[in-house]
Amino acid sequence: MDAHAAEDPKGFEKVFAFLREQLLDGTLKPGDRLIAERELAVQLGVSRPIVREALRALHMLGIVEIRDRIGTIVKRPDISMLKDFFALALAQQADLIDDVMEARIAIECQAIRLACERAMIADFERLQRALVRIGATIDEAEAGSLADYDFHRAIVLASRSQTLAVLHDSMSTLLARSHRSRRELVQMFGSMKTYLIEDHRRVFDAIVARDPDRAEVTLRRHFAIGDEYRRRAALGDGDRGEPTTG
Amino acid sequence: MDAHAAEDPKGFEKVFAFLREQLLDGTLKPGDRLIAERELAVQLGVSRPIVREALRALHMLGIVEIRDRIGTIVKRPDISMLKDFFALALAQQADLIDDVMEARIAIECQAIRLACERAMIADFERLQRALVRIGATIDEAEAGSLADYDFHRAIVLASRSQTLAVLHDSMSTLLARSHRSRRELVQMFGSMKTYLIEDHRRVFDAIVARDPDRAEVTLRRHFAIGDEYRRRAALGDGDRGEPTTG
DNA sequence: TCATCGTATTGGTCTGACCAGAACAAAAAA
DNA sequence: TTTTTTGTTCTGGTCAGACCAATACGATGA
Repeated sequence: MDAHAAEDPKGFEKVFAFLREQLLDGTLKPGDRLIAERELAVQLGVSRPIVREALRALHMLGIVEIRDRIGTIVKRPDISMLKDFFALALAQQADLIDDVMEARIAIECQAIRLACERAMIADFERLQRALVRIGATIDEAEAGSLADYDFHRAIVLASRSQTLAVLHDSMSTLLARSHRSRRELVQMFGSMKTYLIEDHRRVFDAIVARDPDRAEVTLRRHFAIGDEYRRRAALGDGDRGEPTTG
Repeated sequence: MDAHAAEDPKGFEKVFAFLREQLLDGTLKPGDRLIAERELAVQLGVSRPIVREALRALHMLGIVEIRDRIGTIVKRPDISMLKDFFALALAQQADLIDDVMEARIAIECQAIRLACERAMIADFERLQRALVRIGATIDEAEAGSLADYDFHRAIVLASRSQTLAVLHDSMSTLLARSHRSRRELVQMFGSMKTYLIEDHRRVFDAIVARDPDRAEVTLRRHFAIGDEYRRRAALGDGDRGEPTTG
């Protein structure tokens, strides 16, 4: 069986194209279980490992869910796949920290605006809890860092935007380690404790007030001040009180 | 054989995690050629097909390039692979558009702020060119849409942020389709021509003035108005002049 | 020195096999 | 009849070993 009755595409590409076709034209819809690997292999005249490569590829794209001993089913595309992508992709850029931080600010500033419109009771509660924990863990680097993360995460979740949430989560993962080290600044600057607590409070208040403009401005200022602290730390300066944003 | 000396992840996950690790901590940098499939299989105690699945996965994520008979090399992440994802995702979940649009707005608003600080001559020129083309192609759906895209793209490029650029490009791809259709509104609303030209001009001016606040506000308003036009079109309304942002 | 040739190496693919759990239907028990 | 049990079958998950084709590179010959 030479069987190159089939034309151009070869191996993997053939299978992938075959499936993509059906996914694009609606032959395969979310919830559908597609034919078994073995049969697919036979139908397309390729080996099973090749079929599996294609299925794995679709899985990485979040298009398909491979359930052990059940089958491969089409699922509603989920951007959460971007998590792996961004984590890896952004890790390749040397000076990414600042770069990624800018993107994170972008995400959060948009999120907080949407949060002002869409936040529900549960969101306020989550923000409130995080706020309390920020105060309670102000002297602990690890727990404090986590509380801080949770607060910002809560903002994004309150935006009710899946895309923003995924992007934010991806970047947070990437920034996690620099966050931890940055968090040690708290030990250096006494005034930073006040800043951390008060500033988050102000952000929270703005959201509760459902004032997008104020919320965004406050959040931007929050980031700017944090950045200023970090800059000072880099210069080895001691504590000189709260920095002011230019 | 037993061989689960390590009971951690199994098969694919093991290989993928192994590579991801090295990619994240910098052991593997763009340009590096990673060990051959066969040896990788031996080292991790898995079969080659499994290794290939993992490599294919990384390839789908645009992290790695598999060169026939040469080897697998780490490349600078390329979002172009995400086009597959976007195409498929959109084909099955059209309601993603609004969600992604929000994220795009987030990116651009941050980008335009940075652009105000960092834009250089070349950036202004690119913006200028796009602006001219927007005016020149106002009656052409296809070319007009492209000019519009280029203008917004130019904003992001002027921010000099690679991360923002990558995110923006990813989402633009996804939105390209809806953009085109939305663009057909131009034929419907006479006033929209004015809006398209004037509004982009205002945005441009704000960047040239290097006024971040004004630039962001103008851009947000730009999106809001466009959204309003789209809403009207959905309602089948005729042209009633320029909409005002609430 | 330069051109040619081989061989080891690499990705690309195939075949056929085994495992373990899920599905489902037939058979046995209540 | 209803319930339980028991298989057989199907599925994905994995493996082993093999062949092909083209490349890289050193050895060989001109």
